[in-house]
Amino acid sequence: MARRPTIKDIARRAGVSESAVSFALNDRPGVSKDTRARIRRVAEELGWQANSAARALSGERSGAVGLVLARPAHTLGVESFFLQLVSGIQEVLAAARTALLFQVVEDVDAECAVYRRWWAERRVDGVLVVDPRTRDPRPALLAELGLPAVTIGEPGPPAEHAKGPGPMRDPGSMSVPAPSPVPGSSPTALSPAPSSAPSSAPSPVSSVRADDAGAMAQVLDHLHGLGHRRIVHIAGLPGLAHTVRRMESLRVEAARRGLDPGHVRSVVTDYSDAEGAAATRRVLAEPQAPTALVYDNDVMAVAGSAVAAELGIPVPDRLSIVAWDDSALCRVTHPRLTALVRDTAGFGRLAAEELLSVLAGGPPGVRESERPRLESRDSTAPPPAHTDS
Amino acid sequence: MARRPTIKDIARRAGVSESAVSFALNDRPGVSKDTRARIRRVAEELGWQANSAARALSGERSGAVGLVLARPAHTLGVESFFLQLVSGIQEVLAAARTALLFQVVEDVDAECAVYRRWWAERRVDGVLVVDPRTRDPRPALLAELGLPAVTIGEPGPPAEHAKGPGPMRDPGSMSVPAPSPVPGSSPTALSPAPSSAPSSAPSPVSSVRADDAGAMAQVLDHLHGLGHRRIVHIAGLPGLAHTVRRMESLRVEAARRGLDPGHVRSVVTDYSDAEGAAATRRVLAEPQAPTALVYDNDVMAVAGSAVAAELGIPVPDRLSIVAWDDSALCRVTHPRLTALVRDTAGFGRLAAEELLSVLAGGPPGVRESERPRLESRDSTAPPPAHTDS
DNA sequence: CTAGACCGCTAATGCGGTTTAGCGCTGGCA
DNA sequence: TGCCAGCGCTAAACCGCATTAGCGGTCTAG
Repeated sequence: MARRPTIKDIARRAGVSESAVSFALNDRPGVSKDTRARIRRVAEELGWQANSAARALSGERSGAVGLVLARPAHTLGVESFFLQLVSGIQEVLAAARTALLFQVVEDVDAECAVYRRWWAERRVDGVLVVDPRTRDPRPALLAELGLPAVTIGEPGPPAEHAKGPGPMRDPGSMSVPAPSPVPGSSPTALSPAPSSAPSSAPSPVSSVRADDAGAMAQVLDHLHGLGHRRIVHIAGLPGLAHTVRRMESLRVEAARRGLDPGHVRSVVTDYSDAEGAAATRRVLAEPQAPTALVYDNDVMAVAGSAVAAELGIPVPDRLSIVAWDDSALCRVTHPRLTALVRDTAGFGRLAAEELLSVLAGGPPGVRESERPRLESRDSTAPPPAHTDS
Repeated sequence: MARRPTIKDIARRAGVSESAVSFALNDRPGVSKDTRARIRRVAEELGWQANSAARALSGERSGAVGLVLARPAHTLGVESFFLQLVSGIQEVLAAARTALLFQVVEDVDAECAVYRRWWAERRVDGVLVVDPRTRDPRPALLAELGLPAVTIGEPGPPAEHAKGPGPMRDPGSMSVPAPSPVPGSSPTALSPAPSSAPSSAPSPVSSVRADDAGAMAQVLDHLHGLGHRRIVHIAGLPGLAHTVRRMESLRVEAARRGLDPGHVRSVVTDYSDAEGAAATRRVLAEPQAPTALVYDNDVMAVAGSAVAAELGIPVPDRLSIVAWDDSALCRVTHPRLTALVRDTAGFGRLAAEELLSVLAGGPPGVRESERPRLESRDSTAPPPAHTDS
């Protein structure tokens, strides 16, 4: 069991002072070129790596960032989303020699407690915040603590999205959804009151946004183009910001196409296969059942597909199904599900880059992820002819 | 942005020295009862938490453990296994105020590099090692570094398992599979050469074991009891220790029941839905196709089920399917899949407890997880009558 | 020719804890 | 009465690194 070398060992072997070693290894001025080279070589020989605790103690940098996942245990199921996301995040962090602290907790309160603890213990330099919510207590807390953060998956631009370019920076904007009114959508019973944090001070929280509105428009283009006029969106948790945004977008897109708001609507679930199946059963039993279902995740889509099979409703002949988020799941079921494909790992990379940039002193900013792409497979087709619009 | 209080602040407010504060807050003797109480109260008021870097620097404890997941990006798919495992791990770690460093890398070499770095940087006090392999370089490395470790998912007792009790400790044994010969199984072309690390020195590596042999026996009990005589095991990665163990167990159990080794066998895959589907297609096209398939994970089982549907082979009437590891997946497909249910979170808890125990100075040990339970659903039934045994 | 800037380096200090040595005091015992 | 043990506490050293002040020497500008 080898003893770990310190700069003192290096200093001794190189015949210089410890400070010289520190300068040399941190690319600081104060040592000549060849002394630097010599010190470097010795450090290499000894296999020296900085003790992260010591560095954190003096340098005020822990070299780690945190990610908390607040999900009730039974909900963290089959989704591939998180591992993909984390995998993308790591790719960027590893290159910057930054560690990732990961924690799974039950709810947002516990999540906030973790942030407080990490902050007090100086464990992390910043955090990545997932699952932005309506009335989200986290940005305020993080701002109060002065803990740099990047929120991941903030809803993107409103429904009347510009058909503009993809990734861009917009350093001026805020992490909490700006109170820009969405045309044609008034606050409804479904969506909780908008966040009352219209502060305009430069927030330490930047974000990576997903173009949920654009994606929903795409889905509707597809289904409407096929002839569907009765569409139900089996949404996820109503407390999540992107759920609300998707529901809003559905309304806007339906209105734009003159569709009956009674026939194009959302129902909310908790993302679980159980609720996805139950919701499917419910809407399919209605007198004027929808001819197309849009599911907010892959698990529910598959569950819904199984319900249809069980009820003897052929997909896609009498029912079309779209899954929001692709995964192996969508490809292995029969029929293969039409799905909204996102580059989740890329999303993670973007978030990690933004966080590192903020940690390096850059201005907090907003990055847009690429627009998702609708991959048409075997679960969508024109609605049955005898169905009136 | 609040300043974080230090013990100096506490000392000042409580009118004592910093050392007294340290003693008081760490339950060390050297302070009177009421001084201790006073200090505690002040610390509480100030919301003090120890700076983890400072503590690590003097105490030689970082208060964090690591977990590396070595999976090529495309493989980390839909499995719920890891999030469940991590969730269980966290439950225990959080209670002990220990952080978890998590990293996803491409392969085992990168994993070893991460261990080396963590060790050199003193980032972690110990690590949890998943996916034990045949010829696994990791235990040796960790032993060399002196980094305490617990391997998760080491194969349990050999096929002639005692029907004994569940969890137990066996402090003497090793993390690498002991070279105990499995009766009736000779090294085959399929299984790589057994690990050549029969060292008997007390290793710093303890482990949590899964009773793969017992589980396989159960699966065979079920299928054989239903009348199946041609069974193919669609296994996972052949480099993983538990894959080898399952394949061995299958042979042993087949032999015990006098089944033809040509008709009861394993084929290996990479766990992906694609290879699972391909393997299914291949074995079902053979002249004497199997009447039952056992899949090493849920994703492949679902993929296989879809292939059967596509080929017009009704499940379970003409083909039975068993999934190793249950998840929402197995319950949402149609028909619902018979699956081997494991308490994955409990598995994680066990591992975390073992690691904490080792870190606290306890002897390295081996813990057995509960025997998995076979949950019989709609995908298994007697084989078609006209099939000869 | 000298004052000051700059170079290359060392000594010393601090980060926020833990830990050891040692101090003054009290109490029990010979 | 004197001595020592033990209690409750403080001072100081230390962990491994970063950083600042400062030193002797050379180079340049005035």
